[in-house]
Formats: sequence, structure tokens, C-alpha cells
Amino acid sequence: MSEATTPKERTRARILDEAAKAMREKGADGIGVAALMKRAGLTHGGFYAHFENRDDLVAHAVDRMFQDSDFLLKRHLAENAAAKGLSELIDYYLSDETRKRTDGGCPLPSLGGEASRMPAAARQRFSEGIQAFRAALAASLTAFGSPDPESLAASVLAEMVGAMTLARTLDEDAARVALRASREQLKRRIGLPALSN
Amino acid sequence: MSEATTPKERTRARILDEAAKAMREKGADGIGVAALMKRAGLTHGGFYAHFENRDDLVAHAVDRMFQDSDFLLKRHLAENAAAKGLSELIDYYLSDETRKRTDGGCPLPSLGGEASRMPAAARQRFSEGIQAFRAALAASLTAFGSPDPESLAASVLAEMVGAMTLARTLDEDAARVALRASREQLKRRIGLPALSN
DNA sequence: TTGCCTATATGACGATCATCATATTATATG
DNA sequence: CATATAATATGATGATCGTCATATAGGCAA
Repeated sequence: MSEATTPKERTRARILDEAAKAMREKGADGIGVAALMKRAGLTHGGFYAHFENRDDLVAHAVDRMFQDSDFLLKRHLAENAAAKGLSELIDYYLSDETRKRTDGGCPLPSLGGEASRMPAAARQRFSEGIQAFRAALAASLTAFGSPDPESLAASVLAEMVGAMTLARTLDEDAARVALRASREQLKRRIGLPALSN
Repeated sequence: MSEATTPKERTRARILDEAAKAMREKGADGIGVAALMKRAGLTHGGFYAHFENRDDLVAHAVDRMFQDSDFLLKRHLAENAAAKGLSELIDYYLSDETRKRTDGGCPLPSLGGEASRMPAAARQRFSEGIQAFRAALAASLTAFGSPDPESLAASVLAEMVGAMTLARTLDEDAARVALRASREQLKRRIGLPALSN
């Protein structure tokens, strides 16, 4: 009943892991089947024993990315009082570390723009991931006592995603300025103390 | 001295026009040289009489996109009092019409995420385009009398880009809710009257 | 018309890609 | 050890792509 992971399942998980990393780094089309399998320590032929086709891989890889993202999200929001959780999440999501580490965490800054052009299944995962992120923020803002938390949550999420997207295309100095501005403004408008660096 | 446009220059402009539209719609890699030339009413061979290579095309196409974007930006911000201009810009940028028309206007929602993975020249155009957009917003916010207009401008730009990025991957109903939320929140935090639909 | 230069078209090359048929190796069972 | 089955590797196919060499057509000067 519990998940006895067969060798094949472990291989599949490894492929998805590498796909999720590579696609965040180089775009959804940035890595081919052969290169991906090589990164997973395999050759290209076995791919179709694990996935129907490339579109199927992309959809599951997006799933994998949002699992990473959810983990980080809950780690900040659920394990803390609302104010501390929100503040920590903003500082982490918009940190210079996150800007540089493009192969992990939330897929929205790197792949959000392409999501609408992805195969339907992958796009659907993005849609669900966005809604879940938004709902988690809304719950935290409700606990914090914000007025109109639903609207604010959508707005906060948009700024977080947009700020990291822009920061990743700016040069280092401009990026740091932009990230700091969004951290400041986000905390100010949520009503959090502005203790960040 | 003034620009006497030769036939060749007009052809080049047509190619860039089609490239700018197609790339916003389908991603920077979404259209090949042959398909692009066909859209411009030509065949693939003549391409290299106009551009060094495909990377060169991409860089100039990004330029073309920001020219469109600048046009719309200035149309709202420069021709109006600061409050009206900002309000109109927000309503237009985050309209349902903009969400659906993916082949025109600002390239940041559709291509911002890929910008950091583009050839250096194209990425540089993005960087400059972002800074110009931010500066225009800052000038307008200064005229409006906002405290800390530089920081606010960066934050507003991030939310605008992020909100449209997310809206384009959500389904229609969720997209409209998200766009309305960002329009509301943006006007509220800038201090604009909330007259929008 | 004749010849010249510019602008575009034809066609081909090598590389890369997703996909699949088939062979080979590893694992588990008797 | 022998045998069956699962898991991965090899190799090939057809499609698409950027790039370029070369051919053709169009406008202009004589």
C-alpha cells in the first residue's frame, strides 16, 4: 500500500528531476530528449518506457517544479505566524540567491511567459499551480488580518513573479535595486515591518 | 538627410514587423527563418541579405517590440496629466483586450522570462527596454507627487508585467479576476481614484 | 534594346530533433 | 545454474532547422 519504489520508478523520478532543473534553466524547449537522458545517466532510447512522448514529460516536469515550489512556500507560510511567514517568503522569493539559482524553486519567473504556449496538459498544471500559490497567500493574508485578502494575494503574487522575471534579465546591479524595491513595497503595502536587508 | 526608404529597407522593416509579431505570439524560437520569410511574402533565401544571422534578427525584433511598447506608453503617460496617464496606462496594460492580443505591444509578459536565455544582444535590448519603462513610470509618479517614486516605479512595473504574464496562462475567468485585482491594487497604492471597470 | 547591379528565389548541406524498432544487458525466479 | 522478464542501449528514420552557394528576375543607365 505504501509506495515501494521500484527501480524503474526511481529512474523516472531522476529523469523528471533533471528535466525540471534543465527546463527552468534553459526553457521548456531548451533541452532535448537525448541530452536530458544523458544528464540522468542514461541513453535516449529508454525514454519512451517512461513517458508517452515529450509533451507528457513536460507536463510532469512542471508538476515536479510546483512540488519544489510548494515545499518552499509551505516551509515559510505554514511554519510561522502569518506576519513572519509572509515576510520570510518575500525575502526568500525576491532574494539575490533566488535570482541566481535559476534551476530550482518556483517555475513562474522563468517559464510563466511560455506557459500559455505549452501543450495543454502542461499549461493546466501551471494554471493550478498559480491558483494554489495565490490561495496560500490569501490564507496567510487573511490570518494576518488584511482587508480584501483575495485581491491583495493576486496582486502580491503578480509582483513577486514579475519582479523576479525582470531581475533575471537585468544586469546584476540593476537587478538588486529592483528586487530591493519590490521587497520594500510589498512589505509596506501588506503592512509588515520593513526589517529586510 | 531625412530617411529615404529604399525598397530593401522596406522589406527589412516588413520582416522585422512579422518577426516581432510572431515571436511575441509563439516565443523567440517559435518561428523559423523560412516560416518568417513566408509571412513577409518572401522565400527563405533572401534572409541573409537583411540580417547577419538569426540572433541578429532576434535582437532587432526585440527593438521593434519595444518601439511599439514605447509608443503606447508615451501615448498614455505623456499626453495626459500624471494621474490620468497612469490610470489609463494601468487600465490599458492590464485590460482583457491586451491579454488576448498577444502579438502586439509590450514584449515583457510573453518574452520576459526567456530574455535571460536569449543571445547577448537581444538580452541587452530587454534590459534597456525595462529601464526605459521604469524611468517613464518614475517620472510620471514624481509628477503625481508620490513619495519614493523610484522604488514605487520598479514595484508597479513588476506587478504589471507579472499580472499579465499570469493572466495569459490562467483560464479566461480566473484571468479576468486576476487582472481586475491588480488594476485595483495598483491604483489604490499609487493613490489614484478607482474608477475602472 | 543591351548590359549592369540590386534584390529575391532555388536548392542543397549538415546538424539537431522526436520517435520507434530492435538488440542487449540486468534482475529475479525456478 | 538456467530461464524469463524487466530495463536500458543501439541504431535508424523522417522532419525541421539555420546557413550558404548559386541562379534568376527587376530596375536603371547607356
